[in-house]
Amino acid sequence: MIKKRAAAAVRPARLSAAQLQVRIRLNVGEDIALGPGKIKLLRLIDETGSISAAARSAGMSYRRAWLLVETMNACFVEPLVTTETGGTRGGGAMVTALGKKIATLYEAICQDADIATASGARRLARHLKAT
Amino acid sequence: MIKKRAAAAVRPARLSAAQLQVRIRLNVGEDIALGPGKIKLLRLIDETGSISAAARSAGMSYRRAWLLVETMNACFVEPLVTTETGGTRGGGAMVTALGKKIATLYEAICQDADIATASGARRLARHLKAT
DNA sequence: TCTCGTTATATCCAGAAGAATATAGCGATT
DNA sequence: AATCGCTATATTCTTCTGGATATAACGAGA
Repeated sequence: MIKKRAAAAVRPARLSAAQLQVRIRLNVGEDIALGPGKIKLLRLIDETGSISAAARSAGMSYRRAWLLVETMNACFVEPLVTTETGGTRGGGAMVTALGKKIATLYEAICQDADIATASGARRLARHLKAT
Repeated sequence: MIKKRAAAAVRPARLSAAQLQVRIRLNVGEDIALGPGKIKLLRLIDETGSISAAARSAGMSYRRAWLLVETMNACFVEPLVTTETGGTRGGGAMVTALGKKIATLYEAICQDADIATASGARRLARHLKAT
C-alpha cells in the first residue's frame, strides 16, 4: 500500500490532454456498418426525430448524415432508422427497436473495451511528453 | 449445454466477412501519437532496419512513413525510432528500447480489448445482413 | 390549393491528404 | 574522390472526401 502511494506521488501531472481512444468499428465488406459517428447520429436521431435536426446538432451536413443512415440500414437485416416524407412537419425519422438495441449493445461493448484497456492506457500515457 | 448446441446450429453461416475492429489510438493534443498504422510501421522498421524498407513493405510512400515516425517521436519523452544517415548501407533506422516497449504494450492493450469485446461482437454480428 | 419542413438525390466545388517527384546531405567502403 | 542507399525535405500533382447548393417529392393542415 505504501508502495502504491509512492507511485501515485511520482506520476506526471498532466494526463488529461493525452487521451486513449478506443474506437470500435464494425466492417461489412467495403463499408463501415458501425462506428462512433454513426452511433452518435443514431442517438441524435432518436432524440430529435429527424435526420436533418440530428445533422445540425452533430454539426454535419444533411447529406453526410443521410449517407451514414443509408449505409447503416444497408448493412443490417432490418433498418435501424425508418423515415417518412411529407405531412405536417415535413416528415421525420425514427430509430427502430433494432436500432436502439444495436446502439445500446455498441455502447456496452465500448464500455467493456474501456475497462479492459484502462490500466494499459495509464501505463502508455506515462511515457508521453508533457505537452 | 443442449441449449448452447441448438443456438450454435441456428447462427448464420458467414461471420468472417463482417469484422469487428477495435482500433486503439492515443491522441496527444492535435495529432495521433499511436494508432494501428504507426504500430505496424514500428514493427516493420524493427524487422528491416530502415524506414524506406518498412514503407515499401507496408505499401506506403517513404514520405508518409517518415511523417509517422516524426510525430511518434515528437509525442514521447524519448524517440521510439532513431535514425542514421550515410555509411555503407546509406544509413538506417532503429527502434529504441522504449519503442519496443510501447509496441508491446500497445499490442497487449489491443488483445485485452479484443477479449473484452468478443462476446458483444458476436451478438452484434448476429444482426448483420448476410452479404 | 397553397404552404411548410423534411426526406431524397444530383451536381458542383473546395480543401485536405497522400502519392509522385526531385534534390540535397551523409558517411563507410571501394 | 566516387559510389551507394538511406535519411531528410520541399514541391507539385492527383485523388478523394465532404460541403454547399439546388431541386423534386411528399403529405398533413390551413
